[in-house]
Amino acid sequence: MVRPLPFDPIEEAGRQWEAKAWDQVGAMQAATSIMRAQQIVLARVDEALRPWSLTFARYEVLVLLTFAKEGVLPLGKMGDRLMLHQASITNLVDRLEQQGHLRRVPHPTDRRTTLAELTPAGRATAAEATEAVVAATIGVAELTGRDQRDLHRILRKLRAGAADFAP
Amino acid sequence: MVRPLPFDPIEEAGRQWEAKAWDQVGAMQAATSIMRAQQIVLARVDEALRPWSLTFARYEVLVLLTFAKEGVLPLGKMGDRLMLHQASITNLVDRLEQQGHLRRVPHPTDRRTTLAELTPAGRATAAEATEAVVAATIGVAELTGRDQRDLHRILRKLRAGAADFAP
DNA sequence: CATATCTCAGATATACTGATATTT
DNA sequence: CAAATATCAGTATATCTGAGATAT
Repeated sequence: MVRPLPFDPIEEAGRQWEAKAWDQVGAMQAATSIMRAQQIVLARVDEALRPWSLTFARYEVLVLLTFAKEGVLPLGKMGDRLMLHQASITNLVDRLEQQGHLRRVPHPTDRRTTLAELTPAGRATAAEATEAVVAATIGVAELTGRDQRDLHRILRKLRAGAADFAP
Repeated sequence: MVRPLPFDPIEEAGRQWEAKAWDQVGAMQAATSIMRAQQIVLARVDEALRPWSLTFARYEVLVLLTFAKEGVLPLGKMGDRLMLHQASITNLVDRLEQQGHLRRVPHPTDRRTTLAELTPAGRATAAEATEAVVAATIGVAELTGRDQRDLHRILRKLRAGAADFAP
């Protein structure tokens, strides 16, 4: 974000798409807004996570474990939840294990399954990092509570349309 | 998106963050909604672009050129516009040049600058690909015109807060 | 035997840092 | 000489495909 643009690139794109029907322009502007907002939020969050040598992808895995009973989850479940391929989860868990944030433990009954278990260090890191992420997130999004709720509601609709979760 | 989750992961996260103040929860939910929506939209768009061996990143460069007078832009301007590092633009332009969608031409007066110029093939590809992207985008976002406008408006506020463009 | 789970090797893509060459 | 521009080498990361090992 070295140099802010002298114009809003999404308004500009809307003008360029003038030839198209309105619902097409609206959908493209909505999609582009999401992509660009994500780029901004991701950059800020990754920066906020740097003191812990975490990326957003790894932070998500960590947070997921803090949500779980006993801080334990099967790798496959985490993949489903984060919409990631098995191999991607293996990779992320490898790195978090190297960093000491979790360890792999065998599933007690299903020996195909590997569990990731949060370590005390991992739990502490997740808590600290979350404070930093919250601060970064609030800083970026100068949105009213109303805006946040509307955003959440609209994107929830979008996610529901894409079968992100059961209705 | 092999298996839809049996619950909304963002509502779930909101419950887990219960201990936090409301504005913190709202900001985190808003940010997480953006990240997850982007993941969904990106997957659909990348799939829609596969017939042309394009990724979203390269498609964006191409579209930017179609917006430009004569289909010509300096590499640096494209980096600013897409919030990308110089080296990233060099890489993307390399690939698009290999694919025959654009060519590098020297700047007429400033010999430091390289211009990317859309080829006729590149312009045709951009037009075709855009139809596919529009279709994919409208399909994902089952949003009313009102929703699209609200989304755009709210994310515009977020981008403005992050100095995405001059006020 | 079919399915599920994870891992690994290999490939591709994105995007950065830091250094360099050229030009203004 | 300072600033701007693009490139290159090297690195980190993420992500997938496809093959496999093991277990249910």
